[in-house]
Amino acid sequence: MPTAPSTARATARAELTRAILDNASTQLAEVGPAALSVRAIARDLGMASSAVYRYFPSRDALLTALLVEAYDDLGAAVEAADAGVRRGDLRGRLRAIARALRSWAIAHPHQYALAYGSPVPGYAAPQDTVGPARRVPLVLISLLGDAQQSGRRPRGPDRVPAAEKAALAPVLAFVDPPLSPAYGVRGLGVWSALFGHVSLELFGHMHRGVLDPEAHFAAVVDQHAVDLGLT
Amino acid sequence: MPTAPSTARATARAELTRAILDNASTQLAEVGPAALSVRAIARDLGMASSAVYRYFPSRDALLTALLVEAYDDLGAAVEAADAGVRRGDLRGRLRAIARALRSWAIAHPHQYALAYGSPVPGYAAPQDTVGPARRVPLVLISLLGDAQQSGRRPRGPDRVPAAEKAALAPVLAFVDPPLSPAYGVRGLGVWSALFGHVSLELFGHMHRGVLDPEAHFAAVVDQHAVDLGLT
DNA sequence: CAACAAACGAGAGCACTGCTCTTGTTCTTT
DNA sequence: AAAGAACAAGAGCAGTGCTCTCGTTTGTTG
Repeated sequence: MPTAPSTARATARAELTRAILDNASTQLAEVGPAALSVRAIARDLGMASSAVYRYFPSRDALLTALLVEAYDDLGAAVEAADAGVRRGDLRGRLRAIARALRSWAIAHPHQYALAYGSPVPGYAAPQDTVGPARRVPLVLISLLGDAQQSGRRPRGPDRVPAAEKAALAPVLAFVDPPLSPAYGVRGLGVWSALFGHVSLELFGHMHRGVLDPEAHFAAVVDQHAVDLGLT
Repeated sequence: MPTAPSTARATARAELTRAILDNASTQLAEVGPAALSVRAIARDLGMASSAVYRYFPSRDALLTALLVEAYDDLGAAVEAADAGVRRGDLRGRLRAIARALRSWAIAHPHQYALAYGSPVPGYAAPQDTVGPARRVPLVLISLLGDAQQSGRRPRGPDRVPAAEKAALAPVLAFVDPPLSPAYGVRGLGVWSALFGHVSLELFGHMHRGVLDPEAHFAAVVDQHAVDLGLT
């Protein structure tokens, strides 16, 4: 980010880029990623569709920008939820994090689908998405780090195979001091379970078997807190 | 399914329907659901694109047929895996089921994305998809039913809130005698965790933190077996 | 200040999509 | 054998992402 060059053209460009992004975000929220149309955005903004390409080289680039926005928005929501709970109340923090994730997903289903649904085949996440994408996992890992620091241990696994220890190396090192392999297994398991629940619920796989997904989610999260030794 | 009327036209129709579906399936496997093109299928089959609409009223209808196919294929794979293990070896069965799910998803990423990725907004699953979609959950529930019958109990939750008990009513009744609420909570949690892992892995959210997803998956599944009291 | 160059907006156009309608043919049934 | 339904093909419509060209505006440089 260069510090606003303040030439009329540069500010106009920044404003129009923002306007396009805002309009795209609105359209995304309404019709979803698949139906997002560059031409429709241009029409909304009263400009030629070709002009949009001066600001975003392709529809994919626009979607990538929206993806970053989604990751950041969700990340901020989860971080805020975690920050709203007393540090020592580990179960309360997990509950808050999980609730924030699910609430955000329900409030922004299309953004969630963009971020965690099926990507377009062959889509390689550009470098500028990995930072924002890491925010939610980082909150979770920090929580586990705090739990470990306060002497807690997960309820199993008692022994972690060497292959698995090596496999988890990167994620264990996200926090200092590094997470124990047992917390790594459990933590990633909880991460998968949380996103799995939200995806299954949001994508319509749960409504036939579970009448009250919110109550069920709460029950599962509490069980995770027990499994993680947070209680 | 009417028993083959054997008129030349009827058999021709059946054959062409099958040919379209096969071609669509191939194309789906290659380019994914988003890029599936009715016109491309017609070109491949040497017919006018309008002719395809005599067999499938819309692209959505074709995708629905492919969706049923995917559910059935995955369901069959999981059922076969479960059937290949001695009934009493509950942990072995869970391992086999989980492995079959993940293997199938990796072998058929686009089919998996069609079934468990983000649906097109407003897509209401037609009635003929719910049967096939239920096959995997049913295998899992049957396994838990067997575990319960043999006197096992999950490691928590010890108490299930009334709201949650009511919420799970439908899924508990899928098997006879009905599943205990505790097994319901745990079972759905495992279901979410399995699909959550596969989705996160397949959609590219795991490769930066986990070097060997297979080893990690195995470790998580084994922990689930413990949590479910299968060991 | 003048000249050059870069950035820009608009419009036409290409190749593609899903889908509909019409026209002429083929097969089934009465 | 006649009537009617099913069918294949083609043209056409409305929409898409994206590119190219052509004037115009803006910023930088001699």
